[in-house]
Amino acid sequence: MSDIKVLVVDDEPNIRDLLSASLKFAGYDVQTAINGKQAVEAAVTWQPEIIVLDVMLPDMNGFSITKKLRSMDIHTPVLFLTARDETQDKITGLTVGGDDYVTKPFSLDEILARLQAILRRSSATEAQASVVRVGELEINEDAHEVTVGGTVVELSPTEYQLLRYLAVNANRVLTKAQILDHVWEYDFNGEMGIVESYVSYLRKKLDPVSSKPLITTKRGVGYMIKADS
Amino acid sequence: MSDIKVLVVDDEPNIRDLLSASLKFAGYDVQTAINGKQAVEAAVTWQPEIIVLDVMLPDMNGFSITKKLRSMDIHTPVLFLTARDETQDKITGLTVGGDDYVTKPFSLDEILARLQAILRRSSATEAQASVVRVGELEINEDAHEVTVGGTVVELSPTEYQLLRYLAVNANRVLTKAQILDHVWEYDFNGEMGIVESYVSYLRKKLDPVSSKPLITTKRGVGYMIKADS
DNA sequence: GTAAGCTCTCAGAAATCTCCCAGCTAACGA
DNA sequence: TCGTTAGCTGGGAGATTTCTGAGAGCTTAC
Repeated sequence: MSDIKVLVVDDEPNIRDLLSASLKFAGYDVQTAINGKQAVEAAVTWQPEIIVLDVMLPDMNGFSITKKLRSMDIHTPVLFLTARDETQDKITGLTVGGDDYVTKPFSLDEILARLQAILRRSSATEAQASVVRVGELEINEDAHEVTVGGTVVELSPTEYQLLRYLAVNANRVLTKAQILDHVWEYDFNGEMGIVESYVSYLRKKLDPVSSKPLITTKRGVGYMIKADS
Repeated sequence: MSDIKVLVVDDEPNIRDLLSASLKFAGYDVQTAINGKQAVEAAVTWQPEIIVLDVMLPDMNGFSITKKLRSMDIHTPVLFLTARDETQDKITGLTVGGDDYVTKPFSLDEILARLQAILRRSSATEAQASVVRVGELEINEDAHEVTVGGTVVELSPTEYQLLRYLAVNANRVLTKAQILDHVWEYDFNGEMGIVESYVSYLRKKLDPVSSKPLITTKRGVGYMIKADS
């Protein structure tokens, strides 16, 4: 798990560093490229398991790059990064095979989740649905569905992401700053109060169906989901 | 299932890569050829179970190729790719025996469905009718017929394809981009709003005969058909 | 040649979500 | 016990996403 090779391709240094740092922290082996030429080169020589690729690069667009790679018989799956207002035809045709895409600005948790989804699908082991389980709580990532003790709970996208982040890091206190960095888009510049709000929303939806409160507040530190003991 | 050999023959790199990538992802063992000479060679030496063959190639047309293969006593079934304006008798002349054809531009789901149909017919052993079942919904792929709780529902071609794609991937959220890439023709250049429209059409036809809504919207993510639980 | 059906676009309506604010409550330290 | 501070939550404005009806342009069927 700790030596999966990811190639990050983006011409914006900010994004590149952000992705590089957090993917490394998540345990991946990361290399970066700043344009299409470098990307193709690195894909050939370094042979990454997966490529995170900005669709708009100075020299080539993502489509040309994948085309080039495929024609060289390199079938590394690709996670595309696209601007939200990218014209449709630049996006269509991208999610063929195991590929996927996320729109900028993204949240780090989103990237990590998609990356894992692609890797899970492309690894030969026909794994069953990926489910995160903590006590009564169950998060089915394929169906994007959350159940508590068997009861389905409807969540908004942000609520889902927040719960997922807490559940994946069960038994570990997460500060509001960490939560903001992982769950919210990287260009979000609001206050941490929003985390409090969303924790409140989650509790209002989850606790009525749960036998005991799910999310614990660690005053002065942050929040945590405690696994059964 | 995972080692069925498919030979893809097309001179356009785009189409070749598109088919190669999605057939591989669907679990087939794929090799490609870019002209008639290569195709015949690969058919002889590699012995694929099925050939996806562009009718118009630089050196030979599909008719010559199949003729050549048959004369060498190679009876691999063929799925022809033809331009839409190909004369009809030219096409019908080709699709003798277990063969079939699709017109360019095609949708990926179409190709996969036809491929499976041919393979199902050619392997005498697996005589099971191909029926997709999800709860009350039943899609008979041979008859191209959809029933909900026993009641037949008439669908347009696009509606059928969309429903099929959703049903085959039951319990998994599909994004509008994925749906567009699989159900619509590869050169479709429109907006994702069309997916919303067709989901709306499907609901209008299906829900009146269904005991509960079939297609679930996952806001901010996509659509899903949920199997009974 | 006409009717019918299909695909696709568009735009307004409806539903839902995000985020902020402000007053309130609970926890902690002295 | 009281004051202070961190956290909780209802309310609501504005933005975003989704739904759906109407209609134009094509193709197919009769």
